[in-house]
Amino acid sequence: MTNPEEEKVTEKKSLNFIEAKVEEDLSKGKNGGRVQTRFPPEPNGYLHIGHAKAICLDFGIAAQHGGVCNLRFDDTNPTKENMEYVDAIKEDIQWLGYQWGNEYYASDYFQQLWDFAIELIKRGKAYIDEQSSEEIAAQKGTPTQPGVESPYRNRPIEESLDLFHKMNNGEIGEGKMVLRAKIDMANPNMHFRDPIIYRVVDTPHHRTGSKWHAYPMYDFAHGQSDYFEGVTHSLCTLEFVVHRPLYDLFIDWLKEIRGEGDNMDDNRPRQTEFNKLNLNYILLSKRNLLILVNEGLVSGWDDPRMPTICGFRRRGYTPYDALNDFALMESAIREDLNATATRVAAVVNPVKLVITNYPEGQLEEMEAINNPEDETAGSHKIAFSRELWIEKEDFMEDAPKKYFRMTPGNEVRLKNAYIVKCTGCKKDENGEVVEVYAEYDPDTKSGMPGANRKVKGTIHWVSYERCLEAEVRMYDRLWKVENPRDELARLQNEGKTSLEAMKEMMNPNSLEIRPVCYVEEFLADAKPLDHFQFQRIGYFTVDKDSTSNHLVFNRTVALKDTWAKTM
RNA sequence: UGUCCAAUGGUGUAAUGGCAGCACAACUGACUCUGGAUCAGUUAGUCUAGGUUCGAAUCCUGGUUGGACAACCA
Repeated sequence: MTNPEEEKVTEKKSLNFIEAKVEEDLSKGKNGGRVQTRFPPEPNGYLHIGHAKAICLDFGIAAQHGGVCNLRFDDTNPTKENMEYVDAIKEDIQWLGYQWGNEYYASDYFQQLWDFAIELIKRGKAYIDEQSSEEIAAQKGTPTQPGVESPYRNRPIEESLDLFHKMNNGEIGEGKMVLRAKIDMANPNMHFRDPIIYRVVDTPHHRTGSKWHAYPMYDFAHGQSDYFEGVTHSLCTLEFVVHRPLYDLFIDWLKEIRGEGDNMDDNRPRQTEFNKLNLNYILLSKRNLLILVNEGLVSGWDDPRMPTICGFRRRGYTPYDALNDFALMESAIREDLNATATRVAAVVNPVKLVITNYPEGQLEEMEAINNPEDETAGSHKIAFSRELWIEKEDFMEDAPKKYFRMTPGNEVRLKNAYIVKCTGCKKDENGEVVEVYAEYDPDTKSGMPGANRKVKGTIHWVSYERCLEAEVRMYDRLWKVENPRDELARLQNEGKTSLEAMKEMMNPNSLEIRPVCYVEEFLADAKPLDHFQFQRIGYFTVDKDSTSNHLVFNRTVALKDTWAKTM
């Protein structure tokens, strides 16, 4: 489904920019001619469409240069991470069509990172601080003001060494002490102001259990992990630009300690940043997605309205669409499914149509083309009878001039069947239309010469006697606002919590369940993730909740509807 | 009164000193047994003021606007 040529389209500028660097390094003979990347998720949530971009780049760059891309879980915070996320992340990457080389974990390097930290303390480049987080934060200064040095900054090395061991064997409670790198409290880059590199966490780790109590911070683990693995090109988002000098410094120190000081420039990860994905009507903050899930505002991480990979999958997107062009996903999925989805008839807002001059009890098998865009797709049969279900919207008693559907005196074509003339309707005591009447012209059956008459409108239908009941879930965008991230920030400034703000921003029509719809019998054997076009309505996929007794379809995306626009 | 990053039609982008192009969206029309698809066409852009240059979206300077950075998160 995906190949490197396709991915090139996704982020041409960034990719060329990154590619240029890779080629330059290759031409200089750096890294012994190796190209190695990695995709480094934290297993604390499900992958979303923003990660898909990173996956494309990480795997794509490696593949294009004959290199390898490994999967590394940056699992340095046991309070948020677990194996459920590890498994889901792996499944999603594979669904996207990628296969990593090795599977690594930052926790694999805890010993090496510990040894490195010990060495830094011994060399006077790190110290134990026992101030509160508030005190440390206050001393950090601001981006425009230099910070103040900690009173513990110059404590004896032996003391720090001893306390660091105590941090790790459980003698020191959480929040009581941290290990800080001794760099420069006045540096304009905040990350250089004696960053915390180790803290105490008493929650057991999902892989290392209770072996460790002192855990490295991300900034002390990420760059070194890349280095330990031999990563040559470390791709990440723009927000990490300011972290890069710190990572470089740690690698410098590590190289010196390892006696590679004469070879500082080669065989070390080179970080290149790319722009984060930002899509209209989509919120990609993991923290807030987690709130949506935990508070039950959506049905789970794979709710078809979620911007997660598994959400898109359940919604009916294909890996191709998710990767082809993020910004144009709706257009991409229509183009894709237009070419591939089997056309079927489904009535999602039913009203009965009676063909009054069609013999009672008679049944005909009509031929239905599976896909007019693909001659090789063949056709299937659909049952036609005197009584049919049609859409309520396809009948109007008093219709405007440009209305081409059922209205008394008007002719319409029943798709794949006959041309009929509307004769009227029956209403209940509330004035609600309960039955529509029409007469058919027996000479106009599809395929017969008489069918070639010009008729303005064609409507879809299913047989009243020969159809299946189905639940149809009409999904729409989750948010009312175009920039949910900005709106969320605005509402939070007004003092609202994330949850309150998200409730306010949610599109009340993001899910409309139609419990009783009718679909043609052809769909009896449809399997989850099969794609169909419900003619004149949209593209639908079979939900994982669907059973042969209770069919459930999810709307992937509606067909374009120029009529609705002119209304 | 910091450091870093960025600014091209409504949206996403291409052009790396040499004709501002593409896609999506929108709008016309044609065609159509899906008011879909398809086809043809239209509208619409280099943040700003200088400078360098034969020539600037591109290089330089100032300004404006937006973003990132002050978690014992990643």
